[in-house]
Amino acid sequence: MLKFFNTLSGQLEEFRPMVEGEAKLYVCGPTVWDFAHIGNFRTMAAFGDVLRRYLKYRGYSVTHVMNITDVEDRIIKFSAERGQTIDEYTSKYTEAFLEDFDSLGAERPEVTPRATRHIPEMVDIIKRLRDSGHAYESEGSYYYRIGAFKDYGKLSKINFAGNIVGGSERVATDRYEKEDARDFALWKAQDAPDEPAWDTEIGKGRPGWHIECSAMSMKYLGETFDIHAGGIDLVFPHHENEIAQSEGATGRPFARYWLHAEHLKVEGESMSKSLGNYYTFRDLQEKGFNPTAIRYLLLSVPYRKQLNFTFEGLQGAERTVESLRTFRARLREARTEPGSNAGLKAAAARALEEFEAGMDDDLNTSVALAAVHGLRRETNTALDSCVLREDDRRDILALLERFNSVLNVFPEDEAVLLDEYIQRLIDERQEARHRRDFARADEIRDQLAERGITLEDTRDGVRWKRK
RNA sequence: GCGUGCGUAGCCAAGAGGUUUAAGGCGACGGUCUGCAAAACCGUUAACCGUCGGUUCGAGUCCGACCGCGCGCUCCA
Repeated sequence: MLKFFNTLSGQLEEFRPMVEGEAKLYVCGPTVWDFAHIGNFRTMAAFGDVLRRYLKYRGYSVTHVMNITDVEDRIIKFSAERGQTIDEYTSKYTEAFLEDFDSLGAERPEVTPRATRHIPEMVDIIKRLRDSGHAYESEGSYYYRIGAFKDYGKLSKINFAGNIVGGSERVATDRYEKEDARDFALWKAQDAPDEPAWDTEIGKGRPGWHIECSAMSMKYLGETFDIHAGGIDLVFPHHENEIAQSEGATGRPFARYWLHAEHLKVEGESMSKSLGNYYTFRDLQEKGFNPTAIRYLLLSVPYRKQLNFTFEGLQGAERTVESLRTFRARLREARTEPGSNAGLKAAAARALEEFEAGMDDDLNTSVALAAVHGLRRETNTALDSCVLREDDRRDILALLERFNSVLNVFPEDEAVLLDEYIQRLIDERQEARHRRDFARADEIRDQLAERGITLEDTRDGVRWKRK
């Protein structure tokens, strides 16, 4: 039974979608003001992707939406500084994000809508909120009237009495005119003539931060949908405000399950530019790390636990992922006798059971990966002692594909073709070995090593890999 | 300051009252296999589960205090 920890109830709950067999999923996506960092990818490309993939694994037909926020104060500032339009500025980072997302082995969501392409939908919600008394206009801007939404705070359980007044200096210095300090902007009036703005029924301006997610999620998934996910920092105010906007406008429940991914730390500290431990995916790639290893590391800890990202850990993930690749390659190449082995059949069944029990338990990827490793070890042992049979080989390969349809941590084998010269050297070395001319064979192996090719002599022939 | 979460072997970590004499991965050391390697496997290594106190027949697991770290308190994945 698939269970999720729902922030709304504060409890582990069985997942029951609104419509049998269908799962409607919204994951908060990136603000494309800069290259995304590994923390963003932990949430969107690791957690969000595994959530999507496991729902599919469990037989749901998934509609997954991930927004691209392409209008926001930083974007406005930086695009102006460069003399670019918002679209010119954000297209570079949007493309980079999606490239990195793909590189990390994440499946593209069904819809990746951009905020700037949904202004009319946002205006429509603001009008409904205004007409129902949930919003008011002030100096051309629109604000949400928190006092008009009795459930405000139900997601974050925020205690306004205790901390909001004393905790934030900004409330007092807010330049906008609001009825109540807690009210938040739905629509910001254009301040200066050169400031980007949309000319709409409610005036010339730009959307507030939260309204885009209400507009785009409801447009693509319906007024009530199943799962809304994102980083834990979004619980308040972003998701709390989304609920207020959406439920205020429709009078219906918004998302039913709220899932929040914990942040990662780097070497035990918060990741920040000032500490010099702020890494984008591209930074790690430039350092030579394999995207699959990065994915593995991001997945190796359950999403509701803080993950301590370290380079030692990443190096370990490189080794682990390489051993998974070798394992699958070895199994694919193995020549086996017909029949099956009862011990392996049981091992495979056990691995499947552990994998599903782990994943069902709020996506415990640590347990799921342990199941994969257990099967890897038992299968390798069987291969070593030649007791693996043809049915086992076929069944375990199929099982690995099932696991991998969720985890996607087995790196694909690289292009099989070697250039002719290298292939000739490999062949020549094999001949030398048959002649027992090991000096020549080792000479060739060293030569290939210099070209970054490592050889492994196996029972089933020679295998090579790029270092 | 208020709220919230976390602190498990050299590193990353699962586990949340009794088959735990604490999963899994990485590392280190020894061995098997190999012409030698590589890969793989086997074995060893290594945790009084942050500290102190409490509840309980029994506590990494519950409660309290303290120390350290993360997150939120309307910029943030």
